[in-house]
Amino acid sequence: MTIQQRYQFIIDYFQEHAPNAETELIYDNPYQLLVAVILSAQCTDKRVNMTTPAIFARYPDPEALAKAEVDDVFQLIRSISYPNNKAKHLVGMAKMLVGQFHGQVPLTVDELVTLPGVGRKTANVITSVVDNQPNMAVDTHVFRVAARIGLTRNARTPLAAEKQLVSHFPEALIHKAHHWLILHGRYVCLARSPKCEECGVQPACLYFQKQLRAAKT
DNA sequence: ATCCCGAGGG
DNA sequence: CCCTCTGGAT
Repeated sequence: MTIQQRYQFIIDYFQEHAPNAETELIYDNPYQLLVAVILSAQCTDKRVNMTTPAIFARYPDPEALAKAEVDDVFQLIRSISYPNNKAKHLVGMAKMLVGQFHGQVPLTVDELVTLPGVGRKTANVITSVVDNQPNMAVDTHVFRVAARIGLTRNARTPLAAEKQLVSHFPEALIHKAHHWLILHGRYVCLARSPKCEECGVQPACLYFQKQLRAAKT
């Protein structure tokens, strides 16, 4: 199977099995999504969604969050991973939105990554979800799953993987493919012990083919 | 014990 | 490149 055929298999498979893959984060506007994505690092979306309503109620916009005491924000998010860092990042991020971006969330990756707490992965999520830009956020799931299947070759960094994925997936499907690979990584292609025996991607997966050959000898 | 849709700093 | 941050669910 060529790499193009592998991509096509993945597209066909997930179009059929997960046609509506989307983020589970709850938000109403770019500012809320930005807050939610910053909080989501090393944390389940469900837990993020449990804390964001209180944050959005108390700090409805960047102006309000910019004036917040870091410790007050900390109290609101203390049940989430890394509450100290994230509280600091959220307030710093809001201050920069007000000071540098007229209180609006910028919608370019280059501008977004200048915000505290916002790295390339977060910037790609925001621009693709909010503005439908053909950007691929590569987190640990996407990185691992893409490498195993063979959608990326010799990609040693998330950025290298991102470029390969973006160049192979049709532009209109990049956003969806991100969620496909995350879902697959979360429920089937687990980090430690992938559930290959129940995986529908087997025919297109280099990792599975390799296991198969190893078992025969 | 191990895992969750990372980012910043050394 | 490595380390740290750090809480809750399973």
